[in-house]
Amino acid sequence: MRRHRPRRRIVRVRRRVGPGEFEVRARVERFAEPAVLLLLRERPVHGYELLEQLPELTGERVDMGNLYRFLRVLESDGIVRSEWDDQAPGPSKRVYELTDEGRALLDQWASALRASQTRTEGFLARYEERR
Amino acid sequence: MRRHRPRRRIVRVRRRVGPGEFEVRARVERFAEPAVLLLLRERPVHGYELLEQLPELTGERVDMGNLYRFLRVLESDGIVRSEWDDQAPGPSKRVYELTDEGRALLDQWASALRASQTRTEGFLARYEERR
DNA sequence: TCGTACATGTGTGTTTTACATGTAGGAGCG
DNA sequence: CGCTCCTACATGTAAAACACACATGTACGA
Repeated sequence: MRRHRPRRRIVRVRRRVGPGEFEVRARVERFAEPAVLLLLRERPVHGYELLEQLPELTGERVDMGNLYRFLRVLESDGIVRSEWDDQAPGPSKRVYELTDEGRALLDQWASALRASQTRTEGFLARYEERR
Repeated sequence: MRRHRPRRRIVRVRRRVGPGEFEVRARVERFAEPAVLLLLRERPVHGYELLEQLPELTGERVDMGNLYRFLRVLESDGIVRSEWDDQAPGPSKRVYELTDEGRALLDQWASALRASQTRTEGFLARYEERR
């Protein structure tokens, strides 16, 4: 059952915008995960709030659908834990908080990101070497 | 026509290796592209040689199949240009060199990678802020 | 009552990555 | 020669990650 019509899209890491002109996005794979974990470590937050705060960390908008789906996966993996908040005004919110496992995972991400920084630094140094 | 039997695989960015223990790989999306371009800027190289030299830049082995496929895409996009070398001993090699467009693309990658460095630095600073 | 903001989701196509396999030439050895 | 190993290039394909479209409902103010 097809509900959606196919669309023309341009979703690429690299994209030619003119002769000898390219638009390149260098992004860390799955960067949304550590970003979410970091925000949650600071305080419990619900999905919609994450959606608003994430771009500050990631540099670009995060896909809404994937974020909500992703949070459920994190919960089923024991990384976060959630409960409904019906008290606050407006629609009910599912508020997430980090588990101990989540904190450990964040630490792993941090060290992996540092390693990635070192590699990229090496790349850039070699790039500058003989431009 | 299915030629390969399906296999159980665990290929993930995040992987639990124990209670509270995770293995995380933080990698820049499509990092192989700038790495190839950088090596090619230094001198013309053939695929198999790239395969050996890339890990030094990327920090991990690069998939062979994807690399060869990827080089053909780069060529059809005008980023690199290749010709066969039958002179050297051993099997013929397809030797690649960068085009001007390729050089421009490399420059774009470098600046995108710097931007990514800045974002990740911001993340890590915020992470350290209140550990 | 209609529009808009908040809030949480599902459906599905596209791109990227991981892994398996195919083909072929040359080198060394019994 | 027959055999195996290494070099070199390439294709097949499934899973993972990502992008985009759409569904559903609350609440509030014009």
